[in-house]
Amino acid sequence: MDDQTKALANPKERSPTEPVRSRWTPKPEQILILESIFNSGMVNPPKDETVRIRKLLEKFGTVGDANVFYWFQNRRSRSRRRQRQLQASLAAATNTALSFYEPSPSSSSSSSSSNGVFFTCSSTSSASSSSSSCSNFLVDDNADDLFSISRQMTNQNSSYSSSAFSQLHFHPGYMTVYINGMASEVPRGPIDMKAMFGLDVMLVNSNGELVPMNEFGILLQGLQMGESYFLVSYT
Amino acid sequence: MDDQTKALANPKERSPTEPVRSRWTPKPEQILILESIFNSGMVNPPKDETVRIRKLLEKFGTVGDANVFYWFQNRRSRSRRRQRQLQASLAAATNTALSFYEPSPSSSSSSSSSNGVFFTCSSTSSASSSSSSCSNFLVDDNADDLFSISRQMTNQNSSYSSSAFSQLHFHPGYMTVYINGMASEVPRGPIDMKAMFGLDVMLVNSNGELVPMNEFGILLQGLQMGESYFLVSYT
DNA sequence: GATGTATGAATGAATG
DNA sequence: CATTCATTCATACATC
Repeated sequence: MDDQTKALANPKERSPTEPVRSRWTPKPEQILILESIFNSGMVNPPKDETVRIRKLLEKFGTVGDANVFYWFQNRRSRSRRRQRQLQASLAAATNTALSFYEPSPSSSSSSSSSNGVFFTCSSTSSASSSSSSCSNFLVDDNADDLFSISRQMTNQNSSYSSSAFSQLHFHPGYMTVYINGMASEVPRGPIDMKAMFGLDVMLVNSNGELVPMNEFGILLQGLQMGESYFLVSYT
Repeated sequence: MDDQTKALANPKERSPTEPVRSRWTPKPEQILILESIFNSGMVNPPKDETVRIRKLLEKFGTVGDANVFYWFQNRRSRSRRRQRQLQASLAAATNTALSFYEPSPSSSSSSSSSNGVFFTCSSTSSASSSSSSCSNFLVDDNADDLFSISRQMTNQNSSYSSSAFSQLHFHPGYMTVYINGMASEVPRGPIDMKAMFGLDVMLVNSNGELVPMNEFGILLQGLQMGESYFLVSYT
C-alpha cells in the first residue's frame, strides 16, 4: 500500500452547518468535480494531485485526502466491476445466440428509428446525491485504457482543471445537468422546453421516467443537479 | 398440476411487461429460493454461484446478477446486525442476571438460552469468500423474515417450495426489453443493430455503459430481459 | 394519501 | 485492486 494511501482522515472537524455524520457525504458540487476529473481521464491521481483535488473540494464542504483517495479507488473499482458484470451477464447468451441471427438483407436498413430522436446517457439517480455520469461511455469504464491515460497524465499537473472541470462554473441560479451526455448549464427553476429546444421534446430521466411537463411544455419542476437526462421527441 | 399454481395472483400483478421498475421486487418464489440457499449455508456465494442462482431465479421473473449480489450482501449485513443486537440484549440480560447469580465455575455450556441461541463458529476463513457454511447466520433470523416468508407463501398453494430448484424452462425466441422507455420485443440472441436501427446507433444500458458491438454493428451478446436501453447515435 | 416499515440499491470505508 | 462490511438513501408495500 502506498504511503499516499495512508489516511489523513479528519473525522472530527465538521462545519457547524453540517449534520452529524459518521462518514463523508460528498456534496453535489463535489461529486461533479470528482466526476469531471475522473471522466477527464485522471482516474488514479497521485498523492499530490489528491491533495490539490481535496483543496478544490473543500470549497464546498469538509473533506479529507483520504476521502478523495477512497472515492477514486471506489470509482475505479465499481466502474470496472460494472463493466465486467455487464460483459459477463450478456456474454451468457452468446452461445445460444447464433441460431437467432438471421442476416437480414441490407436492402432496407430503412427501419432506422421509428421514434425519431434517440439519445443518450443514463446513470443511476438518487434524490439526494446523484452520482453518475452520463459521460460514462465517454471515458469511464475502460479499465485497460484508463491506465495508459492516467499514466500519461500523472505528470501534467493541471490538465484536468483546464479540460473538463474548468468548464463547470458554478454561477448562482444555474446548475449543471447532463443532457444527452453533454454537460449543460440550466436554470435551477422551471424550464421552458419549447423555448429551449424549439421542438416537441420531452425529457426522460435516467430511470426512463418522463420529467413532468405541463401542456405548455414547461417542466413543472427544476431538474436535478448533476443528473442525466435524455431528450426524446414525441412528435 | 394444480391450477392454483398460477394463483400467484398478487393484487398488484403488473402488466405482462413490467412498467417503470425502479427497483427489483423479488417474486415469492425467488425469495424462497434465495432464503433456501442462504439458510443452507451459502451466505456468500462466489461470483459463478451468483450467476447460477440468477439463472434459477430468472425462471420466475426478471433478475440480474447485481440483484442477487445485493440481496446476499444485504441479507448478510442485516442478519449480522440482528445477531449483534440479539447478542447485545442477551449480554445485557446476562449481566443483569449475573448480579443475581454468582458464577459457579467451569460448567461448560451453561448458557441457558431460553430464548435464543448464540453460537460461534467464526468461519470467515480467508480471502476467498467462504461460501461454506459455519455461519453465524445459520438459523439466525426469527420473527421478521419468517413472517415475511410465510406471508408471501400464503399466496401460493405450495406448489413450489421444494421443487423450485430443479425445474427449468426457457422460452427461446423473443423477450421484452425497453428501448428509450418503450417495450420492445427482441430476439434473445445477437442483434443486428444495423438491420434493426440503421447504421449509426449504439445501445447504452441503464448503467450508461455501451453494449459491446462488433465492427459489423452486431451486438456481441444478447440483451438482458427486462433491461432498459437507450439508443445513441454516434455520428 | 400520509405515514411507517421492510428492503433494494448505492457508496464510504476499510482490509489483504 | 478485489472483497467485504457498515451505513445510508430510496422506494415498494402495508396500514391506517
